[in-house]
Amino acid sequence: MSSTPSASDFVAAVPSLAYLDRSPIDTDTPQQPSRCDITMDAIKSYIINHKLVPGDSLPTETELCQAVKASRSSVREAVRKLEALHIVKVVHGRGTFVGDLSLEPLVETLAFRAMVKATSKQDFSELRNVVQVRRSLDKGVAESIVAALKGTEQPELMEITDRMVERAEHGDSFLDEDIAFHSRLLAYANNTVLTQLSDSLWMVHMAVLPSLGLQVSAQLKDSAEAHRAMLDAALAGDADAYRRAVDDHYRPIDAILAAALDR
Amino acid sequence: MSSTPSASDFVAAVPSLAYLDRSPIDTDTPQQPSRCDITMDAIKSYIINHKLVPGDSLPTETELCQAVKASRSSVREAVRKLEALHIVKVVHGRGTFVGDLSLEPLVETLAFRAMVKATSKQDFSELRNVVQVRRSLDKGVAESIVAALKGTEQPELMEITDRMVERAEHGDSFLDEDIAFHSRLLAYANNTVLTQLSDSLWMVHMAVLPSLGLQVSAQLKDSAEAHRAMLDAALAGDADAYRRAVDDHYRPIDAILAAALDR
DNA sequence: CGAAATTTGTCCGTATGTATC
DNA sequence: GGATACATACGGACAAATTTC
Repeated sequence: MSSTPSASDFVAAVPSLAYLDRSPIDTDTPQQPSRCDITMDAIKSYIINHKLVPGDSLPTETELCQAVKASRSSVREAVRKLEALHIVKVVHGRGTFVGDLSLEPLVETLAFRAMVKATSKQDFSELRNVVQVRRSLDKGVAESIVAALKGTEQPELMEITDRMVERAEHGDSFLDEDIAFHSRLLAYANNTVLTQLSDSLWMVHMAVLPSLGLQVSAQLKDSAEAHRAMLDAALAGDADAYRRAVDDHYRPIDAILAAALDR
Repeated sequence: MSSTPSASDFVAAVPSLAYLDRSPIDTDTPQQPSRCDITMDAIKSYIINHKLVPGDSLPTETELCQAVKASRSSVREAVRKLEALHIVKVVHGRGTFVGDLSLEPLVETLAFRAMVKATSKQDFSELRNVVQVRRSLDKGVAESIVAALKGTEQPELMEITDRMVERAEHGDSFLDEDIAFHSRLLAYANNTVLTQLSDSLWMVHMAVLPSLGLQVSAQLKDSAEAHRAMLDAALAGDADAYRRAVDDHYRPIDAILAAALDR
C-alpha cells in the first residue's frame, strides 16, 4: 500500500503548544527545537494530513528517516515521546501505529506527582486534591445527569447499588462496582472527555493510595447508601439532592485523606 | 557531589500502572517490558527514593547507563518518554533534571485528539466536550468558591471584570482577562490540581479553536456580564445563582461549537 | 514446519554543539 | 580563549519479534 512517504507529507498541520510554563529550570534559554522535537511534530502532522485514526499504521522507521531526513536514533526518540503521550503505539516486529489517544499520560504524571510530594515533603494534599476534583466533576454534571435520568428506569444501575449494599453488609469492599457505577452514571452526560477524565482520576487514586500505606475500608455501609441516594435523586429529578448525595459519598474517603494530612 | 549512583538506588518504589486499556492494536500479546520501559521505571524510582523535587538534577546519561546496565540509546529513549510526560527536563549541555510535573501532557494529547477527530471524521464534539468539562468544574466547585468569597471584598477580581465590560463595549475580546478571572477565582478552592486542570482545558480550547477556523467573537457583552454575575453571586454567598451565572457564561461559546457540529 | 524477509530493539563508536569554569 | 563536562546527532552492526511464503 504505502509507497515511501515524501517530505511534503509531514509539513505543518498541528497547532504548536508553545505557550505555557517557563519551567523552574530554564532561565532564559530560547533553546531551539531539537531534531527530535521537529520529527515529533512532523509525525503528528503526518497523522493529521493523512486523516489517520487510532490503529492505523505509520511508515516504518527507515521510511520516516528518509522523509524527515534524520537519523534512526532521532526518529526513534521522537516516536518514544509520542508513545509516552499515547499518540503512537509501537509493536516490536510489526510496526508503528496511531495510538489510542487515551488520557493515561495524565494518570502517569498525576500519580507520580502525588508520590513525589508525599515522599519528599510528606505532603498528601495532592491525592486529596485529585479526589476533590473528581467530586467537583460529579457535582458539576448533576443537572445533566438528573435531566437524562429523570423518570426513567435504571435496572443495571439499581443492580450495581444492590450489590454494593450486599457486599457492604458482608464487610467486603466494592471497588469494581464503585467505578462501574460512576462510569455508567457519567456516561449519561454523553461526554467522553468527562468520563475518561473521571476514570483517570480514579486510577490515580487507586494507584497512589496503597503506595502511601492508606486503607480504603471504613464506612462501607454509608458509602453504599450514598450511591443509592445519588441514583434515587437522579431518577426523582432532584439536582440538589443529587449534589448532597455526592458530598455524602465523598465524605468518608475525604476524611481518611484529611486524617493522613494531619498525622 | 553525586558519586556515581549504584543499581540499588533504582529499585521498586513507583506504582506500576499496568491496569487500563488494551489498545485497539495489541490483540493478546503479553509483550514483555522493553529495556526502555524498565529504565523509565528505574529513573522514576530513583527520583522517589532520593526524594528529589522539580529542578533537582539527575545523574548523567553515562552514569544512568552504568546503574541500569543499559546502553546510551536505551537510556536516552527512556528519558525522552519521561520528558514527554514532563517528569524530567533535559537541557542540552547541562544535564537532566526533575521536570515540572505539569499537566501539559494532557493538553498535548487532548488537543491532538480533537484535531484527529475533527479532520478525520469531521467530528467537532471533542472540543465541545472539553469546554463542557470545564463548565462542569466551574459549577462543581460553586459551593467551595461561594463559601470562600462570601462577604469578602475582591478588588482585583472586580477590576478584571470591569476591564472585561470596558473592552466588550469597545468590541474588543478579552481572552487574557478571561483566563485570569477563572484562574484567580478557582484559586480560592485551594486545589492546585483543579486550577491546573482548568487552565489545561482552556489551553486545549485555545489551541484547537483557530486550527478549526472557528472564531471566538460573538456576544462579548453577555460574556462580560456573566463573569460579573459569577463574582456577584459568590460575594453574596448564593451558590445557585453562581451556577446559573456559569451556565450563562458558557452558553455563547457552546452555541458556537454546537453550530459547528451541525454544519 | 522451516526459511527468509520485514520491522523494531539494543548496542557501540565517533563527531558535534552547548554550557560552565 | 582554553579545558572540561554534558547532551545531541549520526551511522553501522547485530539481536529479537513478527509476518510471509
